[in-house]
Amino acid sequence: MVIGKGVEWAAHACAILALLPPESLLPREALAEFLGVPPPYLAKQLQALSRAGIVAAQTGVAGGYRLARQAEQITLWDITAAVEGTTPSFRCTEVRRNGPCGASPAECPRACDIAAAFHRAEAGYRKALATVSLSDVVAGAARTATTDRKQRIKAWLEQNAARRG
Amino acid sequence: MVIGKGVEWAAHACAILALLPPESLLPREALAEFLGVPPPYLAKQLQALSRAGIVAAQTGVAGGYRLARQAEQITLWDITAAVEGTTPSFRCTEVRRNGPCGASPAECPRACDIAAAFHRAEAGYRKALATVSLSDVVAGAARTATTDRKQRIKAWLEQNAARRG
DNA sequence: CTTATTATGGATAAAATATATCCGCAATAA
DNA sequence: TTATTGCGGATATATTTTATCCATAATAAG
Repeated sequence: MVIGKGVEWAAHACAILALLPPESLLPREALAEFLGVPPPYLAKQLQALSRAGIVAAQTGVAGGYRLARQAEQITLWDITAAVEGTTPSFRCTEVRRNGPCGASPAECPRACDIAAAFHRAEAGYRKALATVSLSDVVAGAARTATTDRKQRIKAWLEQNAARRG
Repeated sequence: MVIGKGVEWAAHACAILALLPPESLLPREALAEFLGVPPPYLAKQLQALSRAGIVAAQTGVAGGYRLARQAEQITLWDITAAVEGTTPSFRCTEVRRNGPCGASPAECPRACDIAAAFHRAEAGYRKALATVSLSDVVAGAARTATTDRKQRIKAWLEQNAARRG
């Protein structure tokens, strides 16, 4: 069971956007440089976040990305769902129906107990991610980072962010 | 995020082995036929289950597989871990360390809050699976299945199981 | 002891998915 | 009007999953 790297990148990208002063935008090139990830691939995740209404994009000269709503209102599950989709990780192929003793469709009104258990477990997983907001992440990072690093990040953001017209 | 089909197959295979009378063995060919899945690939999962000590294998003429311990003592997490491994689904690539404001190793003594949140969520996922035993699954299936189907399965097992020498 | 049967482990092939890149188009500010 | 920036689609590459095969070891039965 593997989560795509895009989720990690998207989460970190959102965490950076959360540091941005309001009314400011950060272009994807700058974002990719900051994160040290391949720009065109990050673009994919940003588009997904944009479609999901998590970030807002502005085209044009001084364009870029910003959070579409407050950091408190964005959870890690929102980001994961936007980038990875919401298809269940456990794919039930209805093994019950196969083979010499296969059950008829009528005998399978609901998911078997195996599939049900995996689905319950995944529901919990999603719920756990949904309890962590972007503001939690940012607060945690602020607590951990050295003053020096925070300063450097702030300076870099001021250098690379564009003001929204 | 996707779980391999092997987990589903392995779980159903174990559920069948749990129905087997004690001192009986079921060869993999029969198991694959019963489940309606490709025999050589199922063999892979059975080997993994065998290495993990979940099923016991016996080579030779009247050989085959049986559960290595009681169904109460085998959980869906045991099976998943045996087949898929225990590598965390969230792969932290330490994005913090990248780019113009990258943190030094010394500034990253522990996992960032994003990685930590995903790891917590996954720990819950595993725990949820660990609360479901094979005997729960078998009991659930027994409750759902028609008497006719249960009869057919019993007959088929008697037909295809070998007695252990 | 010989033979038939069955699991093991490694090598390999095919298919699917994740990762990465590119380009033409639309939108927008200056 | 022009330069910049995101959007969406098409495409290439790498990795993983899925599937198969074979030589070997183990074992029961004749």
